[in-house]
Amino acid sequence: MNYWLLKTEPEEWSWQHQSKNKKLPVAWDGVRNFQARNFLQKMNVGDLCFFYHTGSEKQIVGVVRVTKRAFPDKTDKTKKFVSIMVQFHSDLDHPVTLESIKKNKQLKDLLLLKQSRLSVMPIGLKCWKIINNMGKINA
DNA sequence: GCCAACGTTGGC
DNA sequence: GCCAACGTTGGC
Repeated sequence: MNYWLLKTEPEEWSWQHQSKNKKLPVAWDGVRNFQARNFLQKMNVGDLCFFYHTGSEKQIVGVVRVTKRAFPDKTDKTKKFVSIMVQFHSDLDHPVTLESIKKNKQLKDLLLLKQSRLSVMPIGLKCWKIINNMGKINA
């Protein structure tokens, strides 16, 4: 089991959309970056992903679970990129902000901080647990 | 294969 | 709105 972080602009696709129907898997598509794509291809069914809002929010607001491995992205005419399917897993009653992640020295090596433009990234188990604690969840 | 020019993302 | 960081494109 591996852990990840998925970024989205809430204006495009928000946690409100994602968590509206908790039993409905939704395609995570539109990724147009090869590094991000390579991470998508490594995801397995059951892996968990933090759901991060960029833009004016800049915080982790939920957790989703991968329900389908990578398949061709229907929105990509070049056929180079892939999608996965994700489904609601849990809410964060206490969103974990980018600011608080930056303040935690144990999280200083997160790709979220090192590569701000990357939209799909792995999260090590240790960091996953730390952020779970910060969000007061146990995903 | 290099690199200049340009485009995009996302934090500030 | 700006700009740093990164990615892509195309001329050579």
